[in-house]
Amino acid sequence: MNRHSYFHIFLGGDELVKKDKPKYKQIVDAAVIVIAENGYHQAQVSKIAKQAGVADGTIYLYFKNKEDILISVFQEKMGMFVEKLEHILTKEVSASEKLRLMIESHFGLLSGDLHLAIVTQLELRQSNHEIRMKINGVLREYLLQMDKILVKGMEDGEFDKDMDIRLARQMVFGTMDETITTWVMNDHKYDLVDLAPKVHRLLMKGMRA
Amino acid sequence: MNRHSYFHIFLGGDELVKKDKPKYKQIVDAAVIVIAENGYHQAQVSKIAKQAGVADGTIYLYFKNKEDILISVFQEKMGMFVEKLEHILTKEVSASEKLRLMIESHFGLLSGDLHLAIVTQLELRQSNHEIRMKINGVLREYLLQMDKILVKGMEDGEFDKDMDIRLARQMVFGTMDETITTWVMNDHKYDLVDLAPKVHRLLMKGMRA
Amino acid sequence: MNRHSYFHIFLGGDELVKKDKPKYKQIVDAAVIVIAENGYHQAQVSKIAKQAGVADGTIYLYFKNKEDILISVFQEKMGMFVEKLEHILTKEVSASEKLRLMIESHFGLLSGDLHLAIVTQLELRQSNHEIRMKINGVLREYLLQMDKILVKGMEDGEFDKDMDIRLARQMVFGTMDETITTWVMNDHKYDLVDLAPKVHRLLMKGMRA
Amino acid sequence: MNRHSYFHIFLGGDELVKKDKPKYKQIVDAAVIVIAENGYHQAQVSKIAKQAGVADGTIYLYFKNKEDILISVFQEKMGMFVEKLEHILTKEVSASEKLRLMIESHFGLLSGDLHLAIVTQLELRQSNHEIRMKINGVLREYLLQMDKILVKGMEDGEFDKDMDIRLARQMVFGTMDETITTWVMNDHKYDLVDLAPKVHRLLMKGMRA
DNA sequence: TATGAATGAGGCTTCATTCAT
DNA sequence: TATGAATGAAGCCTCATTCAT
Repeated sequence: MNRHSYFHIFLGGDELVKKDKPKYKQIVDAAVIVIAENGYHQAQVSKIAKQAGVADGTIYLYFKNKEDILISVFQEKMGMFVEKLEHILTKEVSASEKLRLMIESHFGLLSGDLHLAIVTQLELRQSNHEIRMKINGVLREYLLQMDKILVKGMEDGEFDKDMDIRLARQMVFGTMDETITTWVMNDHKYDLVDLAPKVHRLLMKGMRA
Repeated sequence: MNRHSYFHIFLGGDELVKKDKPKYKQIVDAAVIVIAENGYHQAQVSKIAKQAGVADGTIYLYFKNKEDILISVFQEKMGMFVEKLEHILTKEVSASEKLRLMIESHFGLLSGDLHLAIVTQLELRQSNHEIRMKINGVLREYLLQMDKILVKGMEDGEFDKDMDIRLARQMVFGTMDETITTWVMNDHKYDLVDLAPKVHRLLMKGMRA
Repeated sequence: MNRHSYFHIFLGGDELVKKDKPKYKQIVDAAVIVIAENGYHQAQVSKIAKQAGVADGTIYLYFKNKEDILISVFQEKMGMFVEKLEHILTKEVSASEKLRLMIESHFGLLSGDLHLAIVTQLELRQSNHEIRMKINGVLREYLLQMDKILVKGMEDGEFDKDMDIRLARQMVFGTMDETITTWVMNDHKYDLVDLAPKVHRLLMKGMRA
Repeated sequence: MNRHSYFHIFLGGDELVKKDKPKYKQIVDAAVIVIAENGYHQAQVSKIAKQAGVADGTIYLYFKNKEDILISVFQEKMGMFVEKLEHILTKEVSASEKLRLMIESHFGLLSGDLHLAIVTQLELRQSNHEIRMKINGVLREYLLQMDKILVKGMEDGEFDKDMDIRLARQMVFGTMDETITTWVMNDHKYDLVDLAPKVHRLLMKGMRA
């Protein structure tokens, strides 16, 4: 069971066909680069088209409008995170170890794609209310998976049984998010993945039984 | 020592004169209301002028441009937080207690001004790269004060001496920020200040010696 | 003598061959339906192609461009009117009776094809100058036949000998056109053919000797 | 009682103020010229602005959007016709004479403004459904006045008492319209006003008792 | 013949800023 | 100081047409 099976429920066949065509990915990848290099508000459709090596009009064969491109960027890329997380969840290890793997994996993915890191941590947050709400919908999926780790940890007695799970989630996500954003804003001067064990230790200390 | 002394370093006498005139505050307050009620991208200068009860052109007698209004909003309002924090720092209490007071005070200020909460947590984050960088400059002042609490706590043996102070700060700020944002996005359905002790306990657990 | 002989003068053999192929008529008929149902400005080539059951590109095997489709619609359909009129002209009846038959036949054809009525009375008039000029060229053929009735009526002493023939033609055509357009704009609420005798009587009164 | 009093009923003071400013008329007049000289579909807002001697954005201080310009053109100009007609209606003359005056006046106004004639007879008819419906609303006012002449003529025994008033109106308007359009399409080669008596005679013959 | 994916030119509208009064 | 009418740059999207298959 991976995210593809998840999305099968919601998307018609049509969309899936389009998403599987090479130009769809080409355009999504181009959007990430253009947004990262020019900033959200300077990421014109024409720039994305040029970066993708297609005509402006071609964009609209694959996306309903500009907003649709941006949401798709988040969906496609966030999908990677969810997939990783789902994979981690299947492993036969402790909740603490899962948490560590999640942080490491999350940091690792963004370390490996600096453009993507800029886009998700800084640029996409400049989008308007409507787009952000749709992005939040995608994010929720990730947070739901994250909750599973926390619940398991509490059930197994690794984490504090009286912990408010929403608060804990906010601490975990907020700390990770803040850590990554600080790293991005400092121009990736230091190694983000190196911070993972420390972040893990700090968070575990806050949550352990 | 108050925040005015801090800004004396950066601002020329001209601005100070302007900032003391009633219309300056009128416009800043109008901006908060307009942004909160219309969203960042629908907060046109003309709307702010109308809300402030002045002509469009008058805005430009007090602010260099629109960007200047937005940064001033953050500066003026963030100033309140820094002042509170400076006040807390002078108290003769433990670092843990200072942390508790900071969280409570921070949550309290935003609970008391829902418009401001919307603006700082959601809307102002939609601003472009340049504005956000300037906002971060203002924010840094707050984080520097926050660091003093952490350092004191480590020196006094209340907090873990081997803690990475930057990481700890990211955890504290990230958790608070995520908690507030979640509260705002849930339409202030529950009482934010009530969460302060829990957040404090969680963070303390993560940081204590 | 039928309209084909008329068009022989203007059209090369190529077009004739194409016009006899089933897809040519398929596309023209599809255009009428699409224009009537979507309006002139929403009648994209792709919609016409879909309605006709052919690929977009196939359209261009039968028509030079979109303009050519629209003119062909008018040509093909207006041809029906000219044919009917030519048939009426051969009858051995008075000019007044011919006029009556013409009105009745004209009203009858449009009553029987509401799509066509919408297209000729409302939608095709939204076309640009150039197309309308070409449409007028086709219309002229109809008006020339109409003139024959008027001339005959004047020669036979049925119509006023001193009548300005151009004015009379404008009255006849203008009245018919206005009557049909009003009927179309009133959503065919009443029976158009029922109005034919009244229109005939009114026009005859204006023209008789 | 003139049309201003009529519109007072429908328009708020705001609109009236705008309509009285010189730039409003400047833009409406520019629109007539640009549409007449370039055709409806080539009448870009930027062209109208340039012709009016204002910036593109200025247009939008006086008009909601492009559609609003076009409807205003018709409203403002058609207003002249309605005013003339209302004036004619107050005269103490026979219905036949009123009809003559109406035709002469209508032809005269368009003869005196060739641009306007092109716009109303040819170009504005290319507008889309929605705009045409709004234009028809304005036109209705004119036709209502015209009906008054017909009713009076029937009451006074000048016109056929059994005449279908709607058909009669369609004949009168259709004939006038067709006559003017033919004149415009023939590049005003002949004098339109000279045709008025003939048109009047023809229509009277069709309608008289 | 037939297809349909790809092309790319073109225009309405918004809104931050200016400047004459 | 204060006004607010005027400015004009800038970008998303549509759709007729082409052309490789």
